[in-house]
Amino acid sequence: MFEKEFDLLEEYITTHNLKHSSQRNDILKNFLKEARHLTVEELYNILKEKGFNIGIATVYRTLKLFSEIGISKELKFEDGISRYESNFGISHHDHLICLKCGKIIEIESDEIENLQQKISLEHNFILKSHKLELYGFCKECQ
Amino acid sequence: MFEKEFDLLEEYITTHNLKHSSQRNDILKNFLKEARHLTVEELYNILKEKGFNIGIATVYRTLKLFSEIGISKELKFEDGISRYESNFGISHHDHLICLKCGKIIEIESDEIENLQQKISLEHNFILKSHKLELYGFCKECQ
DNA sequence: GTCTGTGCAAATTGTTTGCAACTTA
DNA sequence: TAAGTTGCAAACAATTTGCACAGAC
Repeated sequence: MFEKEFDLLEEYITTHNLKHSSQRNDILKNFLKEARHLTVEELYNILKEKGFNIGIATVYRTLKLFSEIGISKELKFEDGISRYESNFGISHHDHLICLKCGKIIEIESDEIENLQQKISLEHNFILKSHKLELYGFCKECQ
Repeated sequence: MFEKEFDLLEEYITTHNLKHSSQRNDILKNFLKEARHLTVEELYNILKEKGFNIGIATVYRTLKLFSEIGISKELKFEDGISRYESNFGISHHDHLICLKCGKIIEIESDEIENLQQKISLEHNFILKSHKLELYGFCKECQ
């Protein structure tokens, strides 16, 4: 399970002359197993509950590393807190965010992607990435 | 100049039993005069340079107040720092953000607005607000 | 043995808050 | 004079960093 992600980590460690550590493995495994869009603190607490003795600074450093590798992706919504979602092998998508229960729904839309390209072109802008967030109330919270 | 905004402030002060203050007037005047998308610190420094002795806490409180009134609007891009743009009488728009020079270009697109509505509907989601940011390189920075 | 990784606590950054002094109505 | 407003410094919260020690190679 999650071989691809562990392979990516392995490769990055090798090519960058880093060293292995049990903490990075434990964080990776649990990060992938748990819900998407976790904050550092949430992941840190999950690890603590499971009996891992990993400092929160390590979780910060490690999620940043994973994002550099491409295993995870950092998201920042309106509250300004960093969330991480697993990223490898997952195509680009945007987010609907419920203002009441905080639920996050992932959406994909080629139409929107195309429109964004079109708008960028119109402004002589070379588009590198984008962020679309829709805030409102989900089915359950209306 | 900026009568509408001062009227709005006036009205809000009256209807909410607040009091006038020279600081709020000075902040409002300079906020409207200066470039869009200012951070609190930028506005604070502008005021200081001009000889106003206004604490940064007051600038924070005042821009928050202006946003409540609808005079300004708070924006948060990837860096997590709050920026404010003048909002009154200005229709909704999104932003292109240059990754090199930091320039911010405002865009408006009915097509995108419509698509967002459509997507929200498809997910039984009641859309309240949204945020679209395109990151890339502007004409000058390519 | 050398160099990287970790945990802890301290530092940092943007922002908010408590409070005494001040201003407005 | 009774309220809201301000400036300052302290408090906060999320995140980063310095450092001594532990662990990998």
